[in-house]
Amino acid sequence: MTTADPISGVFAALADPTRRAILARLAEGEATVAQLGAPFPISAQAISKHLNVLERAGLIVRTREAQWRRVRIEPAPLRDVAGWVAQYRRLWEERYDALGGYLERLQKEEP
Amino acid sequence: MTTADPISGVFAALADPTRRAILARLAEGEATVAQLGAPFPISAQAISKHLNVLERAGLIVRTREAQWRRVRIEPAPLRDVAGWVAQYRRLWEERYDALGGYLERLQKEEP
DNA sequence: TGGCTTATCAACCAAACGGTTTATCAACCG
DNA sequence: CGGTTGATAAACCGTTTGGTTGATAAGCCA
Repeated sequence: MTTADPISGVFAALADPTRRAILARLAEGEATVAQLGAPFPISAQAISKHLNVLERAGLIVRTREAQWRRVRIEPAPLRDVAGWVAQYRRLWEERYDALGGYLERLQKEEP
Repeated sequence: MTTADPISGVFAALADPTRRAILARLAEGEATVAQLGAPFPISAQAISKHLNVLERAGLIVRTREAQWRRVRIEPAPLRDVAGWVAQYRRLWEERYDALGGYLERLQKEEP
């Protein structure tokens, strides 16, 4: 993900099961970094890096609170993802019956 | 994206603007590799690699046809992505009015 | 047949990724 | 105060990624 465009960063952030699991946990409510890391067999530093990725993608917000950081999910980028993928909805909803099949065949013979 | 789980591969495939543009083109109909590559200032080999990524993610199908390859979009994984992100829909639709605000406050004071 | 076109394979390279270990910082607590 | 806890930063390491160039395969056409 070398690019700067925002949605690429969101997709890249979501392309990791650990980060998706963190988001799933955060969907149930805020948590500290230690709480988020508990289920995973990796170091706290690695969790911190995952949180950096999620934060840069705009998917979470970290707020300092005494010696802890509270982490909160930020769903706006997911709304953007839903919007992007909705562009393709008709493709997977398309019926391969009379009309659909006809259009398909039409297109195939075009060139 | 070292993991083998399918949706990670889909997200990773979508995390690149060139590949998303290729999908956008394919949403309008099948195309050859050369046609797909034309808009981009990169080599045909690089396009071929992008197609490999999309194919491994299940987002396209390539079929040989004389000396050309016809490339077709395969929308099923996008349906899966839509399903995944729909889990979070209530979060971005949540109203911050009486009820929503109350639940939020409740959660914050919990510990 | 030989040559052209279309597409892929293979080897290589620099940059990014996901993890580690070590060091540091900030805030509570005894 | 000093020690402990929670979290991050920095440096490092092996693998993956996105691109390149060069070689190769498959099929058309003159």
